[in-house]
Amino acid sequence: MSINHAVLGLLSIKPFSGYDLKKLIQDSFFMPWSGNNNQIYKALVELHDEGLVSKTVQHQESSPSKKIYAITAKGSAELKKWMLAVPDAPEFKKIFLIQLAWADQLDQEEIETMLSQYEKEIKIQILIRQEKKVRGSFSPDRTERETYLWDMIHDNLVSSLNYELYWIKKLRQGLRRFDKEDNNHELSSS
Amino acid sequence: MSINHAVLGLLSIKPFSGYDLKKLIQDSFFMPWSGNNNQIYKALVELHDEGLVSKTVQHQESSPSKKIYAITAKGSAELKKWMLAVPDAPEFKKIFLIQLAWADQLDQEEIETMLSQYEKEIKIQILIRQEKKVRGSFSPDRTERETYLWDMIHDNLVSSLNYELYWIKKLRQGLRRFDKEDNNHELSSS
DNA sequence: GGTGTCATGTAAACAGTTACATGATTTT
DNA sequence: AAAATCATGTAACTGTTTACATGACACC
Repeated sequence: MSINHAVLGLLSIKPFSGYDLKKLIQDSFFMPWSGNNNQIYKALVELHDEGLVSKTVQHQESSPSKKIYAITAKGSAELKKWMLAVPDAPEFKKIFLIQLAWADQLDQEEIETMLSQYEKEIKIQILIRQEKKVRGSFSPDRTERETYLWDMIHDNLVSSLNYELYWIKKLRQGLRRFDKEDNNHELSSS
Repeated sequence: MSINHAVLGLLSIKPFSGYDLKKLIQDSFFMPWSGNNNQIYKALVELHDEGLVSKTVQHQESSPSKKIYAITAKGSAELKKWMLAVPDAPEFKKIFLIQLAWADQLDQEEIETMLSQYEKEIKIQILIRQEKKVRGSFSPDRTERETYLWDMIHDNLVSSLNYELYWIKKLRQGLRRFDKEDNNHELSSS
């Protein structure tokens, strides 16, 4: 249930409403959730029940009333405990690799089509991350170290995608030797 | 619902029972599912309903009867169609990055502890992949190209993990400049 | 007058995991 | 005698997404 901890982490910066958190998660470049209502409001109820956050209702005329959540001392302790706990290994869900696993049933041009499409998809993802990095800078007064950590988090995700592009290139090159037209001459002469 | 297509892909090699498929998916180094009963048996029912696989019941004395599934012509066509469809972008779920995002609240030694634990976790994952690559070679008569593709799939996943190790090293190095003991002298003299 | 933002919440569906259940045979 | 393997299947739960629902205000 790491989304609860992610919400707790956001609230450790400053108090937010559910609606704020929803947008923060949607615009975040490193949180893997869509940030839909169901998750956020449920997480807040749970965190409140556990006493990890406090709730203040802000009535406003000509607008629905806001519920502002703030982290409690107990919440801060829980967040720290979670950070120091044994981390999960990263999870890669690369459905493309499964498509590729049976691709020997295809001819060279068809595989090339697959690779091109995958490449295009990756490039879109890189642009999205980069765009989100600009928009999703919600922590204003940062220490130098915090800025460095966030830059490295961004670097991690973009580099992972860039590695994917490099890997496609390598795969393309390696596949050339299976072309019907014998390209070995070309390869050895270059 | 890509697990259905993954099952279809496995059946494109040769016919299997549900139990066989379950173990193949569990031992696979590139399929991201646990391969539990619920998923496999449900997938097979669905594939059968759609006419993508055929079912043959094999009665055996002194053992429960087996249901052997084989891919149909319709199934082969569907598999090919799926392979040529627009691929999904890879999904990275790196909860560690979220833990790290709030780590400015910790001191240097505590962050170092986090990194060490993450490093350890990654190394375990690499060993698991490597181990699974040896066990999970279920396709016996391979073409040269298929062998190459599978090697590259394995390379992709292991390299992704190795990149994570490299990134940790880079992060550690970059964090040194925030140590209280001024290590800059050391850095500039080396 | 339609679309977008603010602000909350619920319902239904899909995806995925763990655990339960049975029963025979084989291995330790 | 206990544990693992073969072989099927179901139940309960967690996690996640999409869509529905309301209502006021602002912008084009």
